[in-house]
Amino acid sequence: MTADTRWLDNDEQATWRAFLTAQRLLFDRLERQLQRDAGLPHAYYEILVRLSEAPDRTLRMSQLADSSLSSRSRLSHAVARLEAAGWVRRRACAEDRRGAFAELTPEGLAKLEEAAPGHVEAVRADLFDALDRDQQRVLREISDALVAHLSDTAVWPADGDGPGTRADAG
Amino acid sequence: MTADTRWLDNDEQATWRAFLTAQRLLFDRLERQLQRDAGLPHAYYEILVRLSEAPDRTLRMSQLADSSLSSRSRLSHAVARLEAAGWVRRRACAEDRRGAFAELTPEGLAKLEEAAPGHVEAVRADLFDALDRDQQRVLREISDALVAHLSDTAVWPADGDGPGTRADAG
DNA sequence: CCTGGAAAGTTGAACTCTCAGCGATTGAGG
DNA sequence: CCTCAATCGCTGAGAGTTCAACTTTCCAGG
Repeated sequence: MTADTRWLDNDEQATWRAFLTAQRLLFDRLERQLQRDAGLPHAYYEILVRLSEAPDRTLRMSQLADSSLSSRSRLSHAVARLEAAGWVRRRACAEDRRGAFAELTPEGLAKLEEAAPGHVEAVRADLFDALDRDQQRVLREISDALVAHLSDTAVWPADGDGPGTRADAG
Repeated sequence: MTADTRWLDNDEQATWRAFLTAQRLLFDRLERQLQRDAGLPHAYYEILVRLSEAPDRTLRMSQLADSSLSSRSRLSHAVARLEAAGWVRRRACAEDRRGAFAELTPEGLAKLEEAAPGHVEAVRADLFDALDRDQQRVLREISDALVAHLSDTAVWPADGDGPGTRADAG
């Protein structure tokens, strides 16, 4: 990187540590809630969500990896699990025979609809209930700025199995 | 939980997804940078930091677990690794013979000083460079509010091996 | 047509984390 | 002094992620 480190001043350090702590407390809780009440890691929950929102509840593995901010490898393992559980099914891809589709099964949709209320309630209770309207607005601005910034400055270490660069926030 | 789910409206959903995406892009990068350049997961890096800031570079395992927002179990495994690498040493505790101290070795301090510049540079480049002064200020306010909120509403699932409740942001 | 590089997806090993359970020690109450 | 619950820290098994390597397929260039 650079020769001289641009260290954090006291204010920045305090901000960074507060953010780090908040982020960890929040996501640890959400992860725990989902695991406890639905037996599902958040990453798997997100895969089900993305599939449920896709046309025909079907996506190419690559698109699914990109939209769920997951590496291809991670997704392969995850879909293997979800398929074993009967919540996702793999289908061959005719146009590109390297490819594969992942499709949400009815059982998968049911699982998602069972898990969603508890998760959403947790997000509201743990995040939104702590912030006023103004803070919520700025949180979104900050997040959008960060996503734009991090999508621009892409520096995946050389090779090609990192998370995709498509920053789908919709 | 409650009978009827308090679903997220469109604004809230957009905020939540933007935050989720930003958070993942950011921490994935930092994790990757640290792993690539120092061969260290961020959790381990944080353990070294906390120890380096403690009197005599020594902390009780419990305090170390609390201050690094780690479960006792996780910390045990982590310290075992760090000890094998020669960066941390365990010491017996005379006053409470159940207890144990973890002490940062000179090699551990050297490792930390070697890893710190790259990590700090990444935090600056990936986070602070994307935000103006106002956004940084509000990010801290939001984080403080969240930490306070999540420390109040403590709901660790029954038993006693969850992360500690001490929300050390200093 | 043939070749070589790129892309899609999978696999297995190594690693970290979680969870449940354990042994040892402490401290409060009888 | 004795009992018993709580605390401290550790351990092994199971699960998810990462990383590197691999196979198969596509496609651009000669």
